[in-house]
Amino acid sequence: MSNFEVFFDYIQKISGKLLSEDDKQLLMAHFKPKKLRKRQYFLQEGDVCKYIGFIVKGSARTFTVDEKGHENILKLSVENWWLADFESFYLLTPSRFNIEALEELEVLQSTNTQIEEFLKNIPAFSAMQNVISQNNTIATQKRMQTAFSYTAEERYEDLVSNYPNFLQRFPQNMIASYLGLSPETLSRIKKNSFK
Amino acid sequence: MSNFEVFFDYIQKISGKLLSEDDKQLLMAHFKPKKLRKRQYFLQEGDVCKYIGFIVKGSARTFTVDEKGHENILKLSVENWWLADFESFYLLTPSRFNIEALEELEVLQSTNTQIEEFLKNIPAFSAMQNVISQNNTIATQKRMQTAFSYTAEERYEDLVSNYPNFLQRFPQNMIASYLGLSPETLSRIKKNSFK
DNA sequence: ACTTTAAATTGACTTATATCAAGCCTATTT
DNA sequence: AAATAGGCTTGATATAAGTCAATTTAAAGT
Repeated sequence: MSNFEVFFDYIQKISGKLLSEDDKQLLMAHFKPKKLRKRQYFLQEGDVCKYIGFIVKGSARTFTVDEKGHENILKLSVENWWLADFESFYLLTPSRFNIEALEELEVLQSTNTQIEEFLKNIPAFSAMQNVISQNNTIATQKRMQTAFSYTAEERYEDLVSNYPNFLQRFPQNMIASYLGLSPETLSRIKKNSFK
Repeated sequence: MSNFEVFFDYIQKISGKLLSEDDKQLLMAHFKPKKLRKRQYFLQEGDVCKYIGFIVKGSARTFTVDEKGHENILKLSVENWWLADFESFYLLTPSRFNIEALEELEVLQSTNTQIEEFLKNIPAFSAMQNVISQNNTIATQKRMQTAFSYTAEERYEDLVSNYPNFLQRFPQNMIASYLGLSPETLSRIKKNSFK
């Protein structure tokens, strides 16, 4: 299946609506395939996030770097997720985040102004947006709750049951950072959880 | 200004679109005013969140209670905010949250099925939803970041500069819980920040 | 296959924040 | 005005997680 076939499938499935041939032509005209090698940046801190990307293959991390040079991962993104700093993308303000490919990454990307067009002209696209923002609202609500009311160990267990594939796919220090833990602490948690 | 005038103003302002007379009639027909006294519940843990409420006056907190009986505040809501557990509201699943009035509370409330109707039939309403979910995405992204990468003191400073009115409006133990802190810790932070 | 580099583990120690307990205000109720 | 309760503060102590440093293991590059 080609990149665009994957993409169309995704839109139709999540929106519950079909894309017409015209819709598909419009999307193909304005979503550009882009490849990033491992460690390349999709977005650098300080830049405006001009592009939003749909991940066809690979993975990425969204992170900040604090004064002490500590990296803090906010999001791990894989296939069929959207990649962007939405604040920067919507408001056209400089981003505080970095987005970096963790594996060879293939995205279909487009711009803010184009997205506005798609939302106006493609019913399935705007239906998709509604579903995504619902899902997103739910997911962030959950993540907030785990962040605040769970212990480190509970947050790890939660990840194990919700995203078991992340454990194989990403190095442990990335997982630790995503959970808001030091690598040492995560290592100890894993050790204890075997008992 | 009546409750509905406040509501219509809000929709028009945030969506950037005008409401027709028909739109207004439709909204008035299906949003019901509801008053709650201080301490009354808008939603109880275990129930499905059947209503979404637009806050016209007053405030509320969304919180969980853990096994040890500790309350954990996830959200503090005031005028012109929407009140609901969106997960439960959208998916019709039992909620893990409680929502309680902190002050005398006036909302305009409606149901899931009605909201679907508004989204279909009132352009300003669906434009509003897009803006809100954008804002929401941005806000939760920020809150996640502060939760993980800021110290207790930084989180407090952040609140002071972003929502200074919360400090007057809500008791300090609620603020502490919202920041993910014990009341004692917040008390000590305030003391130190005067030096 | 060998070398180099990066990631994971382990132990000793430090720090931030929570917990427990007591006392003190400041309201509200009677 | 006295009484009660809820919220705030303070001190002493406990605990979870972080930091630093050394070592082992695994992965990547030549």
